[in-house]
Amino acid sequence: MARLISILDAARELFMEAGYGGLTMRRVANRAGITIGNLNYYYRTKEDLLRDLLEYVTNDYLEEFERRRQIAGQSPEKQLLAVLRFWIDDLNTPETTSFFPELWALGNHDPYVADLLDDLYAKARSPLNEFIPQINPTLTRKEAERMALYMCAAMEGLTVFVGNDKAWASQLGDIKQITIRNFMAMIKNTQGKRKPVSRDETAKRLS
Amino acid sequence: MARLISILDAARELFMEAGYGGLTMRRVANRAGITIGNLNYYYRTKEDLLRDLLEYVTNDYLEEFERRRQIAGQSPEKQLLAVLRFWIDDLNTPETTSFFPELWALGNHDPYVADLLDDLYAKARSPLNEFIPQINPTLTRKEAERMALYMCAAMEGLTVFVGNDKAWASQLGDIKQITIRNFMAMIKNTQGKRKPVSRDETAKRLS
DNA sequence: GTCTTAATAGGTCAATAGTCCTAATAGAAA
DNA sequence: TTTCTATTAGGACTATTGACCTATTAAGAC
Repeated sequence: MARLISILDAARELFMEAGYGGLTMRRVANRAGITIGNLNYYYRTKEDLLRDLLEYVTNDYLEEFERRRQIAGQSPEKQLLAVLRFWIDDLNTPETTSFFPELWALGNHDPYVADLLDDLYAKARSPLNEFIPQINPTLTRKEAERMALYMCAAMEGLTVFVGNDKAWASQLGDIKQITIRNFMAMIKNTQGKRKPVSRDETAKRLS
Repeated sequence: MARLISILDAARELFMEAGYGGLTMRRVANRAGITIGNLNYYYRTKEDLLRDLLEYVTNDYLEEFERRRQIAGQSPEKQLLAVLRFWIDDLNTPETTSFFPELWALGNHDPYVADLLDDLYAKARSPLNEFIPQINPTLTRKEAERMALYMCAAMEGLTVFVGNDKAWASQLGDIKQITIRNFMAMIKNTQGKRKPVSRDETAKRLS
């Protein structure tokens, strides 16, 4: 088990540093301090290794997102703000900056990676789907989901410009501010199409 | 010359289909209908080919952007809307969807590609930098540039979600609508810090 | 008509890749 | 102790890659 972790850590580092093209079995083995033969014992093919690696890394993200979400007790707006701030701050980490573009590229040619990404983002978006309609109850479920999708995409797009060591990284703070301000204005100022639920209908549903 | 084009077209196709990892000299030669030896005559190294390929493709984009920008005579707002609509619609083309994520990934490990991207985006953003302050004159140059950067990043981020054949591609229309609506609201509703230029100062500057 | 040069084919080379195989070791189980 | 299984090393094999090299052709210049 400890060996598996050391292999996956080595693979993660290499993947971040040099991308999928730079990830070779030999280099992974070398960095993990084992021989190719031994690495082959744990992962018979490179694909096996890659899949384990991706789950390993994405699980880290999901756990962190889950942890952040649990900061409960506050208003939906404050909770949403906390999630957004964490999300955007995270764009500036070296891991996120180098890992995700690589995943997007892989996902274009590997359906397995594409599915993995869909899954990851669906889970990451779920707090948004939850809080947005609470903040603006006139929004239908669909409208809120569309907003969440837009917000998610917009934030991810920032990676390419204000991610770690990127050309505009120094402006991350300002960009973060206008992004969040913009999101909140959109949520609050959009007149949704949800019909207010009358007392009668509520009674019917409960019966 | 015609040969060069056929080589670059073959390379472009391969790069789109299989990414940088799938781009080999042999496959390019094969698809272009020539031998490796001959390809080697035109491009001594793979790197030479890649750089020419990237310029070839990005030039296409810039030319199209330039063409769109020239649709003048209208109000700044209408011109901006035209640019944004074109930009977002373009996200749905197979070329853009598969090409750009690959470039972002490459840019993380290759400074040449990183610079190329910075350049490309700077030029693509320039219409935004121009029109935004015209629509809202209270914005300083810096404020407008930040907005433009945010808008550019947000739109590019959409690629991963509503790009061609992506999971949410069917929602591109709706997402486009809320994106543009959101951008325009942000531009108009933001109170900038630019000091209004008095008539005296205007006179001074003109002298 | 000869010369020069661009274009093309075809083959070779060393390096590197992923995968596979076998033998040695170690430690737990019987 | 013996046996069995998990682990590790060390290599071997084959395919592919980028790169180089040489010979041949074709077309235009002089």
